[in-house]
Amino acid sequence: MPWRGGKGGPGWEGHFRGCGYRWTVSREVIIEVLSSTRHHMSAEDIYHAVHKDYPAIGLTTVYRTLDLLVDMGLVLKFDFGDKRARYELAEEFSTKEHHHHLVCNRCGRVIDYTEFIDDEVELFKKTEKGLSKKYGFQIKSRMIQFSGLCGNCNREQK
Amino acid sequence: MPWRGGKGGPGWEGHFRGCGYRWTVSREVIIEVLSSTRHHMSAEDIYHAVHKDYPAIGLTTVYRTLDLLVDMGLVLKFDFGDKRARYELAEEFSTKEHHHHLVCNRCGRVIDYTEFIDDEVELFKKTEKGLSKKYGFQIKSRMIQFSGLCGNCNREQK
DNA sequence: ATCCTTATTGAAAATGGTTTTCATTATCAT
DNA sequence: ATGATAATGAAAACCATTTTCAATAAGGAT
Repeated sequence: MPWRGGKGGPGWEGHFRGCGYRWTVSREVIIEVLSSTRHHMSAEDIYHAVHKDYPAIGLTTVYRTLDLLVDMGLVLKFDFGDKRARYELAEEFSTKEHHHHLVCNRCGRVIDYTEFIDDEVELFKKTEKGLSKKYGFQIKSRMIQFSGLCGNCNREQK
Repeated sequence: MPWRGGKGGPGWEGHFRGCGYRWTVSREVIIEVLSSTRHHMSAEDIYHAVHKDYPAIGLTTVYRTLDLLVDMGLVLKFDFGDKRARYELAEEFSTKEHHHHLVCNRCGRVIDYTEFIDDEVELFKKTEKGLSKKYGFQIKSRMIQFSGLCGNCNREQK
């Protein structure tokens, strides 16, 4: 079943209402920004993007909306080691390819990789089933992250 | 080759010297604390543990030492969603079993799981080789993290 | 449509883990 | 021992994120 991001349908709005939250312009706009980028964004990135067309929407609202989205499992929150969190639509709600992150600890570069994903998806499925059974956990999100030195930084490091 | 944590040998001290750093009492003590716990600790946890026997060692030094250890790949830094980072010896330098983390977004509980590790180790090895070849990355650490709701929080959530 | 309850919001202030600064001390090659 | 300089502690600064609080907007009931 394809994901319907549009208004009115069982999409984003339905998720909010289903959890007892109201559907507001701010929320719609913030989701619109997240939907239309191919990059992980910080709260401030999102705030700036939103601000162009909706200057009345404040940074606080961006943070609050992101918190809700993360809680509902619609958005993933990442920590790449600089001090600001990055956000991405969860795979099920995104048009972006399934991927994980490769982070350079020196320069901060982040590569989205999509290789070797098939085996990984299968492993996740199996692990997830086992873990939720054993620990009674309801798993909402999963992440793999490699870090080290990217090509450039590796070379400079005499 | 087993890891020699002891003084003098090619262990911790050797790592520091090899990177051009000095070997100090603070560093030795902080590593001692990390080595003797089975839990991921925050900088402040470590500070308190260290403080009992070495009240002269300050929190700043703990942070600085942890940064070095993370940079050298000897320690892993985790973000479990509360706002403080947690630290653990990297697997190669720890007596603790290979494991990953299962984080409850509601109550913050973290479960270390060791199931399904064999397939995962193999997948990591393969992925890592492919990625470092394709992107020129030197990978220093790898993490998998699941999050969602633990058994208790799941139940309370009517 | 109009009320009314209450969730949502923006601006400003507060928070608090982590970093910086800087003067002092410890390490270690010579 | 000596000197160069890396490491350290205390206090101050930093800054992403949260909290506060009064004003506004959503949406069910009327």
